[in-house]
Formats: sequence, structure tokens, C-alpha cells
Amino acid sequence: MTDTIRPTRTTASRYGGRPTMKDVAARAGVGLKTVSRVVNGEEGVSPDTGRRVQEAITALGFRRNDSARVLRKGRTASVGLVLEDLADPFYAPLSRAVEEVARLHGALLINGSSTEDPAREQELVLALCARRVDGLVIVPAGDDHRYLAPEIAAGVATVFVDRAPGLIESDVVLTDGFAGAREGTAHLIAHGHRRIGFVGDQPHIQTASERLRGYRAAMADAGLPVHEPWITLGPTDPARVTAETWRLLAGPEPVTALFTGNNRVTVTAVRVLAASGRRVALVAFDDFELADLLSPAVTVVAQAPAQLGRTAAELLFRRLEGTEQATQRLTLPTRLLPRGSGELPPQD
Amino acid sequence: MTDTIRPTRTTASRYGGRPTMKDVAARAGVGLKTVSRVVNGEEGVSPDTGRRVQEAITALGFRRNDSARVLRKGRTASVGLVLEDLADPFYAPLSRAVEEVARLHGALLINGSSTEDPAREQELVLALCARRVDGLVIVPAGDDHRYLAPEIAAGVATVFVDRAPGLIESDVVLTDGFAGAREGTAHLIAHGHRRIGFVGDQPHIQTASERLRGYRAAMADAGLPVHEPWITLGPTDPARVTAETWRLLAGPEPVTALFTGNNRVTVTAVRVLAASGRRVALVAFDDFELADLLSPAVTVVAQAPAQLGRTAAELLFRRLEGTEQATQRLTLPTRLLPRGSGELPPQD
DNA sequence: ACCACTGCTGACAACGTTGTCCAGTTACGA
DNA sequence: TCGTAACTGGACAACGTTGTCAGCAGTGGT
Repeated sequence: MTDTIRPTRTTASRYGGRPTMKDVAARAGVGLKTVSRVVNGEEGVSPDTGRRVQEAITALGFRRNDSARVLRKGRTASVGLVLEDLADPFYAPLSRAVEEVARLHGALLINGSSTEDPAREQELVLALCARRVDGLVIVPAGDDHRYLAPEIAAGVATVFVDRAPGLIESDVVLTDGFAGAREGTAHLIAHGHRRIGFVGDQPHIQTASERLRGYRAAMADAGLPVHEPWITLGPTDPARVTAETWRLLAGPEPVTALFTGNNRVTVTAVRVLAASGRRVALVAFDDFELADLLSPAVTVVAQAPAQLGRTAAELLFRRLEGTEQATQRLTLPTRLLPRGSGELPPQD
Repeated sequence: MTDTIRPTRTTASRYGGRPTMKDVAARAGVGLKTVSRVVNGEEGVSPDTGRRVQEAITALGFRRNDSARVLRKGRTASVGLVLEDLADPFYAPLSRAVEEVARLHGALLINGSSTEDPAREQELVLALCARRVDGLVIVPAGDDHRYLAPEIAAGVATVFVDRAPGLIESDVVLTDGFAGAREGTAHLIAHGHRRIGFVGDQPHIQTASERLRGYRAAMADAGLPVHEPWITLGPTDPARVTAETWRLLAGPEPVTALFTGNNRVTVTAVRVLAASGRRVALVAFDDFELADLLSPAVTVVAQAPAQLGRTAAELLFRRLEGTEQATQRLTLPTRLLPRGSGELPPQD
């Protein structure tokens, strides 16, 4: 008995019973292609036939299988976004902005968090390529993106955001972290500070090292020496940052001001400053909610994460629409928002 | 001349030049199926052949087309998440948790923000169904989900989170907003407050009305009257919440304490309280970053958004693995975190 | 020498959709 | 009345992959 194997079926059975166009066609008594025409709103179907087909569609609960459509058409109407951590208050609005632009172009967003791990970044990106996303927006974790070369050659539009790609040519949208950090640090110097601590992220992260460069540049501009112990770089986990911040505040010649390199570092540093009871000035890179309500309110060098995401997504879709110009590198400025903490005078 | 039409091709040409298994097979001098076997790590390929195929794969930069695979296999290894706003500090960790669980199950996450618009929720959900996601996690915006019936019947696993679905049976994971709001309000009453304001979200949102119910229950428990002007419900935009909060603080018998219904409302209310200079007690539903650093630190009824997401995702994958038990309704408890603002005594 | 068996390999169909092309029907002017 | 154009509908192939099955060599036992 083999008659139960591969029976020709007219009733839906796979996908737990998902009807196909064939099923709809059978029910409406029309041809397959006619159903396709109705589903896609193509012309050339009489109103009467159209109505019969529509009825069959609702009766069966038919939904077009986009996988098959993609296979046939070659476009998926979806873009991928890979970033460090979707829940990070800096990246969440960025992601949201990309989603919004994608929606305007009728595309869905698939995203993944790399957790700052280059291997995972690559894994995610390639998984997205396997799904044939039309384009990719990437906040890179690694610094070697040669693995993307075949994909880009195959036509996957790619835009990097917040950090530049490594060993590969591509569109990039960045924030000017160097200028921002320089301005923020200069602000502290202008308020009389000479011993300024820098609490940053891991040095191999581009944005982190750019900001450090800005700090050094501002100090150099003012002719101030930088004592290396004033600088602490590394993972942003609260334990490390707490310990290091305390260290900067201790000793015979403690820092009188802090420049914090990103929002995660900032919240931890703020906690330490509050606990220490010292009036240490603070300028933070990256704005955060309620910064204005702390006492003192926190002076920040604000980035525009949503604008970053929007710009990148728009660039991506411009590429998808066929722009063939050379790859671009856009840089968005930061904005210094004085709120109080950055204007505290030095206290020795 | 029609010989340029539909030429049989051995070299890749579509997708901007993406090689297929056929191309790999040709280059390696083997059959199509053998390439498939190698790509999927199936056994039954001699080491020598396997090596030749691997070389061809890397030489051509081949990447399996998952769309075609999905079409053939019926499973996409992707799940959809629809929520209100990805960038909301409450939903971001929820989303992240779902992503994490999905990753453990080898699935990707596709998400969309409904912006609290039922039509957009439906549009997104159906788009995800058309892509044949294996399952859906939904934070509903609407209150009628009958449109999902055919999808669920067709085998799309569905779990609702944070709010229950309408007119449909499904798994749900909720936070006990009623109990949480009741406890928070009771906390204020225990500290001597009699006139307590409630600043909430739009009343048609389940979580909002549940929390209001909890507030009323606590007042009733204590035998206290509720004056309706103490209650304000509506959109959470800062303008409205600011105006309404000022209103609650005005008049001959102003409230001496506030209960705020969600994190967006809370930050606005905190701003107003700070600006007013009044010592009004505050208990907020939903924890938020830096709540402990404000002065006074904000007492909150904390939810566990990540746990909510994780629980929902785990339930989803249990379904996908074939659990056939009746639909479940899980409720997670809240936790009252006294920090100062909720323990202020009444000041008239 | 033959057979049974095992281990590799490839031909072929099918997944559900869309593009191409052709056939049938109707309407209209010559 | 016929020819022709306009319109409607359907048969068929193709997209790139995987499941089924059959064939082919090599091996070992009789």
C-alpha cells in the first residue's frame, strides 16, 4: 500500500491546513493565475469573477505565502538591523527610527542584538543574508567585515551606523564623537577644571577611542597635562565602573571633574558621585532621560540616535532604489547641553 | 531574435549574481543534491567530495536561500513580535528577552511597533503571518483579535503579553496590575494620605483600567471616598499630563499624593512635582532607570518586563514544540520598592 | 562467479507563487 | 456577415531548495 503517500490533494493540508491559491481557485471555480491577479490587485479581472474570488479567500482564510512570492520575485521587502543591544536606551530610538523608515517603504524590519560580540554579529548578519533581506543596517561590533564582501557584491545594500566598518567599503553614518568629547571636555576646562577624569568604554570600540581622542585634544588645546591614571577604559559593567570612579575620586590629588564616555557609564558614575557626597563636576557623552531632574542636573554632549537611524535607513533605501554613487560617509554633530553638573567649579 | 530571452544559465545571474546550489554543483562537478547534503551537514558524503563542494562554496560565496528552504520545509525559524513602541523603556527589555529566547531556539525575531493603533497592529500581524513566522508574541493594541482565528487554526502559535486578547482564546502572560496598583495606593494611605490623585493612560487600554481598579479598590478598602476630579485618564503626551498634574495640585483641597499609572506619565509628573516645589508623595507604577537617584527617590511598583518577555517566549516555543494543553493565562506579580517619595507624609 | 549488502551519488518532483503566452469570448465597425 | 480588437481567463514554466528513490560502484561471503 503506497496510496497514502504523496496523495494529490485539492484540500489544504500542509502548514497545519493553510489554503493556497490553488485551493482558492478550486473553490471559486477559476484558474490559479486569476486568483493571483485578484490578490495582487492586478487588472484584467471582471468585477464578478473578482467578487467570487474574494469570497473564496475570506471563506478559506487564505493568506498569500510571501516565502514563495520572494522566491519568485527576488525581493523580500525586509531589511535587517544588527546592533549591540536593542534594549539600550541609545539604540532603542535608533532601531525605532529605522523601523519607521522601513515602514514608509513597505518593508519589515528584522533585528538582532550582537551583544558586542563580533562572532555573533557575523552570525546574525549572515543569517539575515540567508533570508535575503534587501538591505542591512549594521552597528558593527567587530572590526573586520570582509565576510560581507560577497553579500554586497550580490546586491545586498549595506549601511553602517555609529561605527565605521573594517576592511571594507560601505556607506556610513557616524556621530562626531571626537568633536563632541572635545567640546565637552573644553567646557569643563572653561569652568576652571585642571584634573579631569575620563571614564570610558573598551578601547577597541571605535566610538570609545574617538571620544578619548577628543578628551585628549581638549586637554592638549588648553596646554594641560593628562595623567594616565585619570583615564579608565574597559567593560561598562557597574562593578568595574563603580570601582574605577571611586579610585579617581581618591588619592591626594583627586580629579575635580569627570567626563563619562557613554550612557551606561554615566548612570553608574552618577550613582557614585551621589554616594560620595562630593561636588565633582560631570559632563556626560550621550543624553539620557531625566538627566535634567537629577541634582545637579547632568550636563551632556547629546547625540541624536533617532536621527542617526533615520539617516542610515534613508541612505539604505536610496541605495535600494538604485542610486549608484560612491559610498558616503555622513557625520552628525553633537550638541552640548549645559544643565548644571558641568558648570560646577573645582573643589579641592 | 528571441535567443536572449530566458537563456538557460549555468552562471549565476539573478539576485545581482547570487550563486545557487546548481552553480556550486556545476563548479564542484557534482550533483545538486550532494551540495544540499554538504550545506546541511547531512551524512553520506565522502570526505573528498565534501571538500570539493566546500571549496566551490567559498569560491563562489554561496549562501543558502532560506526563502526557498522555507517554501520546501514549511518552517521559517522566525517569530514575530508586535508591541506598542520598541523604544519604550518598558518594552525594550521585553523585546530583548524574547529575542534571547528565540536565539536559544535558533530563531530570528521580526518585530514591529503598533504605536497603539489597532489597525496597524492587525496590518503588522498579518504581514508577519504572510511571511509565515512560526509564532507570534503580541502586545495587543486593539481589543478584537478575531482576525487571528484563521492564522491560529493554520498553526501559528500565538502568545499575548501584558494585555489579554479580545474575543479569542490564546495563551496570555500578564502583570498583576490590579494587585500592584492596590498595594501602591495602600502604601500611600498607610503613610497618612487621604486625597490621592491617579494619573493614568487611556481608559480603553486594559492595563490602564486594571491599575485604576486597583487604586479604587485600595481606597475602598480604607473606606476613603474617591473624588472623580482626582482621577485623570488619557493620552500620555507630556502636554496633557503636565496640565492635568498641575490641576491636581491646585484648588482648595489639592491631592497630597499621586499614583502614576505608567512610566511615561511618571517622568512627566516628576517634572511637574519638581517644578512645583511641593512635597507631594508619589508612587509610580513601573520602575525606571535612575528612579533611585532623584530627590526624593521615587517609590515604585515594579514590573519585570524582561521576565514577561521571557515567559511569553518560552510558552511560545513550548507550543511550537507541540504541547497540546489548554491555553494558559499566567500572571506575574509586581514588587513595591519604597525609596522615599512614597513615604512622604501629607502636607496641606 | 554470483549475490547481498553498504555507502555514495544524482535525477526528479514538489513546495506556492508570479510572468509569459496563448486561447476563448464579446463587441464593434466595415 | 466577417474580421479584428479588446478583454478575460488559464496552462505552463520557473524561482532555489529538499525529500524520495533508484542506480552505481565496491566489498565480502558463498
